[in-house]
This record gives sequence, C-alpha cells and structure tokens, in this order.
Amino acid sequence: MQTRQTFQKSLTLDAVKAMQCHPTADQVYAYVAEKYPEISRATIYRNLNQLSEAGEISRVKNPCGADRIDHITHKHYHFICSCCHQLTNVDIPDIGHLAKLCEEQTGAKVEESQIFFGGICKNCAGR
Amino acid sequence: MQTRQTFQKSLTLDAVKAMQCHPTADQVYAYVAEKYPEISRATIYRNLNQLSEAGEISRVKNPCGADRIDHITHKHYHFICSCCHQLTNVDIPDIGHLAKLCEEQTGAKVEESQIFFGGICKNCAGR
DNA sequence: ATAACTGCAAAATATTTGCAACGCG
DNA sequence: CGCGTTGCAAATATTTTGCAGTTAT
Repeated sequence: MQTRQTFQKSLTLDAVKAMQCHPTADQVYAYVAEKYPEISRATIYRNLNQLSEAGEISRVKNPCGADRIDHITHKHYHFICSCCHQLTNVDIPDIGHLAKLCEEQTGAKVEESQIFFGGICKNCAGR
Repeated sequence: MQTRQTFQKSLTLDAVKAMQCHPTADQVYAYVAEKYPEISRATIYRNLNQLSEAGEISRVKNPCGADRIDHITHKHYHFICSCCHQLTNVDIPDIGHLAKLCEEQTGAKVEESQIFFGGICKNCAGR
C-alpha cells in the first residue's frame, strides 16, 4: 500500500518532532488540536502508526499506561518514574548477548529487545 | 488494610498455581468460572492485584495486549512471540550493572527492571 | 460488630474500525 | 479517476470503581 502526503500527516510528524519528549498519542493530538481543532483523534492514531511503521518515529509500548511516541529512532532503553510516569531515555550498551541467551533457552528467533527500568526519578525523589 | 481468607481468593490463587502458564486475568477468570460460574470478573481482578501485592504471584505488564499472571515470583525476564502472543520465561543473569548505568544517567533510583524480548517462537517459526 | 469482601453494572482508559465523504497523485 | 485518507461515531479490549448486600475474624 502506498502512502500519501497529507496536511494532517505533516502536522502529526511536526508535532512529534517539536515536542521533544515522550508524549502519548493523545498528547500529540492535543498539541495539534490546539492549532487545528477540527483534526480527528483517529487520524492522529492512524498517522502515528503509519509513521512508526515507516521508521520515522517509534512507538514505545508502555507497560504502565498509554503508549509513548519517541522521536528518536536509534536504539535505546527507557526509565519510567512510578510517581510522575515520565519516560526518560537511557543509553546503555547493546544487550545482544542477553538476546542470544534468550534464543538458546527458548529456541525462538529474537528480533527486538526492550528494557524498562522502574523507580523514582530525581524530581519526584526531591519532594 | 488487613486481608481476609475467602473462598474466592483461594480459588483465584489455586487457579494460577494450577494453570502453569502465563494466563491473562480473563483466562484465570474463565478457568475459575468453569467450576464456579457465579464468581465475578471484578473479584478475580481484585484478588489478583491483592495477591501480587502480597508477593504470592506476580503480574507481568504486557507491552502487547492484556497483562499476564505469573506464578513464579523469583526474578526472571520474558520472551513474547509476536505471532501467537505467548509469553515464555527467560532466565538470564542479573542486569544490576545496567540498572546502575541507568541511575547514573538519569539520577533516578531504580527499583525494578524488566526486559521483554520480541520475535517468533519455535512453534510459529516451524509453520 | 466491623471492616473486608463480593457481585453487578457502569465507568474509565486507550486504541481501533466501519462508513461515507474528500482529495492527493 | 482511483484509492489512500479523513472525521465521526461506535466498537473493542482491558481493568477499575461505586454501591449495597454479605461474610470472615
């Protein structure tokens, strides 16, 4: 299936790039809707899915709450604060050797690996 | 808050122990409801939450689909097949050093770490 | 006795989908 | 023009919650 360049699609991508954080799909919607209130939430969801399939953004499955959109596409992992639920990027060395261990134990073919660290972030701990 | 020993609570725990897999809350409900159809789904959910808080079982946040219940409580990680969505346990060495890296980068206090491997399991690949 | 627990139904949350109209290429 | 896309509303999926009655301790 081909894709087309539409106004709404550019708005979606621009919003993600501009937000510089890990917004939920709904937050992307809110951001766009502020200037273009007639846009539909469904359109945002559809475009986010399409853009992530195209590799232009990534959609981080969030084990606590709504998925997050990530404008960074290179490999990295995430820390989630159990208090404010904010996601933070973590750059750690490749865990390919662990993936290999997983393959040996399960006989499966591992294609992707995600790590989630949970805890209390600096801001929340300070209060 | 104290907890009480109830018939429904034992049924819930027994079901999880008996199932020996990674059922969703709804599958636990279905299992129990087969013998005791008058039990409520809400009761199962409440009891699963309570039991996991008590450390008797664990509830694995599933980044794809419904959460899974795990009767194993010691530390381990998971592989999820993108085809059949089945969860498999993976025993790999502690990743404390990665958690430490995360703490250094974020300034946060890491309390738990989860790894999800994704890919195609042996069964699905065989077809 | 009293606070925890239950079943039920409704709410909450997050996301997807059917449909008819619209518009990019 | 044809098919991808849009907005809307409704559907789906999973889990939680309010309430009034029940029960373990």
